[in-house]
Amino acid sequence: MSRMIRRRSDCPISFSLDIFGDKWSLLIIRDIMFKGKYTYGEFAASEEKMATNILADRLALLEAAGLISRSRDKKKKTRILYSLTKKSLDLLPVLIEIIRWAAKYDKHTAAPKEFVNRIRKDKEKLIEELARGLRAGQSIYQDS
Amino acid sequence: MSRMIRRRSDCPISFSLDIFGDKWSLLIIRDIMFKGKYTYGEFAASEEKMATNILADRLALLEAAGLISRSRDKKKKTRILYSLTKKSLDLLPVLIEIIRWAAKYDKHTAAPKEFVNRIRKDKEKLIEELARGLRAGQSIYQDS
DNA sequence: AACTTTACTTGCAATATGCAAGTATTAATT
DNA sequence: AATTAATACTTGCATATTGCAAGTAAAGTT
Repeated sequence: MSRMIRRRSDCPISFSLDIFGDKWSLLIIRDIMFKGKYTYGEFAASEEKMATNILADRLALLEAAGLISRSRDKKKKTRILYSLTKKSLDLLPVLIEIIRWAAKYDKHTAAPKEFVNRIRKDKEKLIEELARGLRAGQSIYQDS
Repeated sequence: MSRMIRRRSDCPISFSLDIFGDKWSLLIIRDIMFKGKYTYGEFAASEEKMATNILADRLALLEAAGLISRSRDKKKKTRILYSLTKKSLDLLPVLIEIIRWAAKYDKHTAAPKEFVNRIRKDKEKLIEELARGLRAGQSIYQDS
């Protein structure tokens, strides 16, 4: 079973870290948001290679925190589909700023130059546009 | 001794989590950036109460990652001063977006309303202004 | 009926965390 | 000069989390 979240303080940074302050949770959000992945198998196959027990644990925690929702595929009933919620869609600006930061400081970054340039040049419009797409159920396909 | 960082992939999100993907590192950055703290003792006294061995470990990791720098106090030579680097100052937009997100979703958030409103209304200007202050060695004093 | 696909669960060793107490260095006090 | 205080860590040990490899369960396919 998955551990409980312990609320450490009312600080907004602390609150956020209580939820996604680990090495894996945001990668799941990334996979759905930027890579169009939505199944357990696809998450498990990501290049960071998370162990399946950890994956199951994080999916349960993220669901409990209201960041993802589970649904069963209508056609293939053995398949579970994970999707983002409003709460996690609202993390888009956080992820965009993280991408910008990493692109600046990681010389081997896989963040596409064109995308990073768009962040720098008109972030507001970019986020608005991406958010619209995400709400419509698309995801932001990226090489990274 | 502090563990090594293992690079899991070239993804910018993964790169960032490799550095600060845990429950404590960003709280140290927060303490310096938003609360004007700069000593080991002050970090240890934060309300989230991090264990001192973990604190020492994280300070070493953050220093190794280039996010903080250590210096000895000229006057009290027993005192070590931790400060932010350009690399961690550039995390300001990330932290600002995290604060905005948490303020939206945590009903008991301690994030000051006025501050969150400023984020919403003119984030760019706010960040610019805060960044200028931070570069000048001030910190952003907040109740949270 | 056997095989495959998909989503997990389990057992166990290795690692990290949390807690309480201890050490080391310099500064201040008596 | 000796004692106490302040500050930054370190250490030992119990508990919790992670990582790895293998196993189970339910539905779908052949």
